[in-house]
Amino acid sequence: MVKNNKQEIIVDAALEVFRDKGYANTRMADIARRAGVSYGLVYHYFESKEVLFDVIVEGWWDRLYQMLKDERQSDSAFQKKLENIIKFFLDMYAEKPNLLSIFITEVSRSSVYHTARGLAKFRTFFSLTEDVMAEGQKVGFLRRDIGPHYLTYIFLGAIEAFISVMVLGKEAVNRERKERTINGVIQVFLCGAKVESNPLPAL
Amino acid sequence: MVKNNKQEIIVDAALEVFRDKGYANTRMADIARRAGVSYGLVYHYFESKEVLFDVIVEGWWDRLYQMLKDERQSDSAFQKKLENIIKFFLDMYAEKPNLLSIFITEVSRSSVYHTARGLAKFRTFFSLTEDVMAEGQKVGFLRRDIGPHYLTYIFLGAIEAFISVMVLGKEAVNRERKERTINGVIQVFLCGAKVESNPLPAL
DNA sequence: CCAGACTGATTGATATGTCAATCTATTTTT
DNA sequence: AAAAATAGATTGACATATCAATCAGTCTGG
Repeated sequence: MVKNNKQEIIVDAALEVFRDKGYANTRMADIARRAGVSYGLVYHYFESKEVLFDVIVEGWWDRLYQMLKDERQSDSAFQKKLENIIKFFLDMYAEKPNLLSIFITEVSRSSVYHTARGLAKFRTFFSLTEDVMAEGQKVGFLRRDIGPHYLTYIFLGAIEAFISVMVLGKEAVNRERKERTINGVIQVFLCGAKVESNPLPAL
Repeated sequence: MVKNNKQEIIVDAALEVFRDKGYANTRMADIARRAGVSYGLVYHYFESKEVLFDVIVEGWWDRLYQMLKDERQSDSAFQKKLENIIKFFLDMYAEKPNLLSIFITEVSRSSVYHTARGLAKFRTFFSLTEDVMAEGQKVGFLRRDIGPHYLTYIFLGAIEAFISVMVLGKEAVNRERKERTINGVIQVFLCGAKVESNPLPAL
């Protein structure tokens, strides 16, 4: 199956340009030029700039949801699930850096994406993660004195911070860095950052 | 003597419009209308839309840096410093929700802000926080087997996640929620999310 | 021969930044 | 104290540029 399908070429070009210049500063002419096709052909396949962008983002959400659903119903050890979630982001960044970059810079918190539909996507994302956290509490692995959505925020926030640093610095992930990142997030999220002997006074 | 000059009125109006519509979708005409001044007056005080935006963002960075420098040199207990950093974000959100919203949606990760100068601002932000973390390790409060910038990412990532949820949901912070959020972040960041009896197998 | 792939010039809407003119307040001159 | 001069605030129409989207037409494989 040869991949000289112009439609795919246009999507790939759009991924690059959207990452380089951001949605607002991307010209349809830029995408056509980078794809090596005429201006009009982009509109032949995608009715508007917004639709083209949505096609890309929708693909991201699909993968993310699928991964979270898989982890939710899998019967791996709980800690393994958390590791897999982190791994997903790091692997995806290695494999499709443009896609992750767009998610971080144009979707994750950008006002551009704050429609009702955009918000719903986020709620699903958080809700699926919260299911996993709630399960961790249920099986007695995670502490119950902190609400599952709090755990979700902290866990996802930490992951996003790492990915953001990579995206903004256009850094690469090798095997060793991936291990160290997963280990760091897991260690701190599960065991905490303070030395164990150190007691925590009440707030 | 009420300080009611038009310049401030324009900045306040810009804060509102930038938050509501995002930088890209904000028209200078919108700002003028919301401020109740003529279109031209905005340009009388601010030479361009970008300059107006920068004035706002610069003010944010100034406050943030000041707070971090204060905490770095203060001699409070280490945990208190972390609490104060979280508190800063929550108080600022309560006091200037528009400013925090713009930071999250238009600055924090938005490609709009990814100039060399923008990146430098972030490096300073992270670096100041890292100083605090390194001190926590030095005084023996934080574990040393995880690099200080890792601790920084996780800590700031968690805070940003909480603020983002408030911003996107336009939620309010009352005293009780503030306490609970600080407690949640501190508890998990310092002591971890797993139940204490649960041993952590090696990765 | 025709359906769908493909082209790129053209259009039309939109928004930035300019500018000449007017108004208002303060200071200077007579 | 009135008049004149000056500086700065304020106005909104407009010139200009920028793009998204359209469209009339050409090419090509089956």
